[in-house]
Amino acid sequence: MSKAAVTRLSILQKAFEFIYRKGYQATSIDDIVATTQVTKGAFFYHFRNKEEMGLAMISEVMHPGMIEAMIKPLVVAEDPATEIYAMMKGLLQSPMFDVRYGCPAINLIEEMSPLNAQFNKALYKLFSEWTQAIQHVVEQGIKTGRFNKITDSQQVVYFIISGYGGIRNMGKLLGADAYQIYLKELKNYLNSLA
Amino acid sequence: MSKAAVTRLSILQKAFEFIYRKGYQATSIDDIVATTQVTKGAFFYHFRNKEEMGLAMISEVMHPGMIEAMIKPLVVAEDPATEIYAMMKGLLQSPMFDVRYGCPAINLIEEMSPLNAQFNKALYKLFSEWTQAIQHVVEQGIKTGRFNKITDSQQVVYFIISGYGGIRNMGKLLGADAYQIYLKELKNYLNSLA
DNA sequence: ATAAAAAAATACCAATTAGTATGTTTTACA
DNA sequence: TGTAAAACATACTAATTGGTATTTTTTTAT
Repeated sequence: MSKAAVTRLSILQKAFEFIYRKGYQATSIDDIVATTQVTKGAFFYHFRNKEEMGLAMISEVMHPGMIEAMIKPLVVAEDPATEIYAMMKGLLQSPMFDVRYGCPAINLIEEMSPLNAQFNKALYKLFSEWTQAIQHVVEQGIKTGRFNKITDSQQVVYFIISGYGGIRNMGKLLGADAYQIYLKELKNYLNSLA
Repeated sequence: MSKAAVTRLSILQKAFEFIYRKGYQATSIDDIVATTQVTKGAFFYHFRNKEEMGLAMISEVMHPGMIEAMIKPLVVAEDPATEIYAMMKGLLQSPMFDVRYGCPAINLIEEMSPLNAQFNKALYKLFSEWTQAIQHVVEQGIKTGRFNKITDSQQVVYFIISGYGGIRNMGKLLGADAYQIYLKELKNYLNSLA
């Protein structure tokens, strides 16, 4: 990787850290510059403006991270309920995220998707990939007869994902115990689909 | 109501509108002042600083609104599943909120609870009231035998609330149809508890 | 080794931001 | 009716903000 590419990636990674904790709007270019070995000139050499940097952060940092933490763990296995539960448990217990700050993707959807069409589009793309991955597992479960009570896979998928987004927020107020309590009921719910 | 109280309330109501749409951090005092008949001097007469105004907005505007929309509709009735479902449906279909901007309380928990201990505390208080109101209904359902499959009411309450918070976020990307799909599965879930 | 392009560094700009100091107007009370 | 306090209005401040213009350094290619 060239030195310029290293510079660009370090900007994006530091931007990710700030945006994850304090939000995109409250993260300044000076914040990023002050905590890297980068200058403003270099920043604006790589990115036309702050918005372009934000979109690059979504596609170049958040997206690969999501693939790794939220999609790859979903393989079509014998028992889809166990599959989905394990993915959620792994996500919620991952040391990559801090209970106080929740989930970076969920945070950014909340903050920016109403305010910026490009952000909305980029986050929709991310979100759809995760939705489709879960839907694939759910539909395999229906096919194999393991989920014999499901009549509409999309409802189940939305229900599962909405629970995840919400419990991340609740964790900010209630702490990680809320995750454990949620996971117990998620398990009950998934088992009720069989 | 005195003229000064009217001034104070108009600041808080306009602040609520801005914070609901663009977030607390991105809402400036000048935003509020420019869209009311208030001056900066008046603003700082009523509030020591921006933070104090934000906390007042939570307790004096958000809190009564939440009582009205999220707690009052929950009365202990014959069928708690129908009760909770009707409250959620009413909330999600309320014209008070815009699908693009989600739920003001959920938004503010996401944005500010990690960043400011006073906000965290105020939002925790709001959140606890709603949690307790739902828990009351769920526990009545257990007592009357309507919810005979529930072994832990807190799990169910957290599961329901997390779903709400998450679907509000999903609505920002997917639109109001996502709410309908979610509500269908919520009904299935509530019925599975009986 | 050299020259050109890429990649950065520096200095600066105008607008915005939360907040302050001081003055004026309105309200309340005797 | 007059006075004092409350409630506002105005002007200003220092710091921050996204971004620009220009210069310098580094890298790459010949």
